[in-house]
Amino acid sequence: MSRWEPDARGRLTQAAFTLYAERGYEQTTVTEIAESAGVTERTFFRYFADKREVLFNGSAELIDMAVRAVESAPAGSAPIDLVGAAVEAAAALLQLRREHARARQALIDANPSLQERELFKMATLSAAVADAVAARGVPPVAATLAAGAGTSVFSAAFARWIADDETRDYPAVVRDSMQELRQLMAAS
Amino acid sequence: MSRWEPDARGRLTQAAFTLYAERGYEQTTVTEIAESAGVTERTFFRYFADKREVLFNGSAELIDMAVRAVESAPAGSAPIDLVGAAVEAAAALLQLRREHARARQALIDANPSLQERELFKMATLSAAVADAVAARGVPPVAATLAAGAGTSVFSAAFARWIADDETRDYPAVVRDSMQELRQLMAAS
DNA sequence: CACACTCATGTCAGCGTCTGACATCACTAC
DNA sequence: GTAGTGATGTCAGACGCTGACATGAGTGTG
Repeated sequence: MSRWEPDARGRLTQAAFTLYAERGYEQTTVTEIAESAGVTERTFFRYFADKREVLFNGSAELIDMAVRAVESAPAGSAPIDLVGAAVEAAAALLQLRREHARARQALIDANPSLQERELFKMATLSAAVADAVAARGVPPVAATLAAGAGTSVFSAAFARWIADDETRDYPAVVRDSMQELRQLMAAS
Repeated sequence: MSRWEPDARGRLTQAAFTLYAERGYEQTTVTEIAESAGVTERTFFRYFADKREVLFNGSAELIDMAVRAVESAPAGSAPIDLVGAAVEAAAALLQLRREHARARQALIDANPSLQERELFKMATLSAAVADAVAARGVPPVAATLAAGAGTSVFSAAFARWIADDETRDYPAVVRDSMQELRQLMAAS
């Protein structure tokens, strides 16, 4: 805490999004982002572990949301409902900034190395949800299976929600998709 | 097709596995791998897109296995059973070389960037299975949801199978895990 | 047999990511 | 004021990865 200009981290994030959108992720160098934010390349790497990470700032909050939803779910909830609450809460958070989410996703979809990072974040989310579910007394294996299925639904629903021309309710899409998967797994 | 020594690609793969195991993935440079295989660094990059890819040679065959299983499943199979057949076939393939799979997984577990690549391969598998399932008449959304859940189970089951001291039947672990998820999703 | 062709590989130069070590400079606390 | 703390700059360098071009063995064709 001290007294420079408006915070460097925010300026770097802003600069990165703008430049990535303008010329594409690969065509933008870290040095350019740093210059555009008025700092040096070295400073960029003090705020972000790597060039990709700047696009994944929100993931910690997303996980927090999901975990808290599990913790505050009604006593006696079934494991799958704990997971459902988690991913719906995460969906509600993303929904607050749909256009931002859409633009960001377009960048990710255009670059495999960004997709890898995104998948890693989703795996982290899944593991966090599994832990939270297990903390509520569900056996670890069951918690892992349920969390895996839930985050998988979360991702598929995200793609549908983002691709849709009209804005639908993302948590509702998640809920519907979860229900559809339930029916699929019950059949046969 | 021509006539050098035993193929360079194989020697590179072998050298990479050995060196990664000896000193760890990050502590090994591509140049060292190349030297150890009797070629230059440039040649390494002619066979593998990057330093990580050398650890993911088998993924194409794995996907082939899964897709073929979907294609050859009995007519009228439920979507979830198509997916089940796919991941059990993939499991059967990995089972042929359990110790290799275990050693390889130890490397991956020790390095986040390798985990990212693995997640990407799993996503590729999931998408391929979804396509194959959709090609059998299942609506795309349902195919995606089922494939996502199935590959998620496949991964969780893999971790259990690898962690276990005694060797169990991997396809059976997959089948059991799938069944357990079904029950979890039916509850409540 | 000479020639052209292909294809794996080597050589070389260079860009960009990321890191460690150390200096600087403002602001804070005592 | 003097020492400490924390954000930043500067510098040097390792390493991953790529494009361009050269080489040299093997293959075919006239």
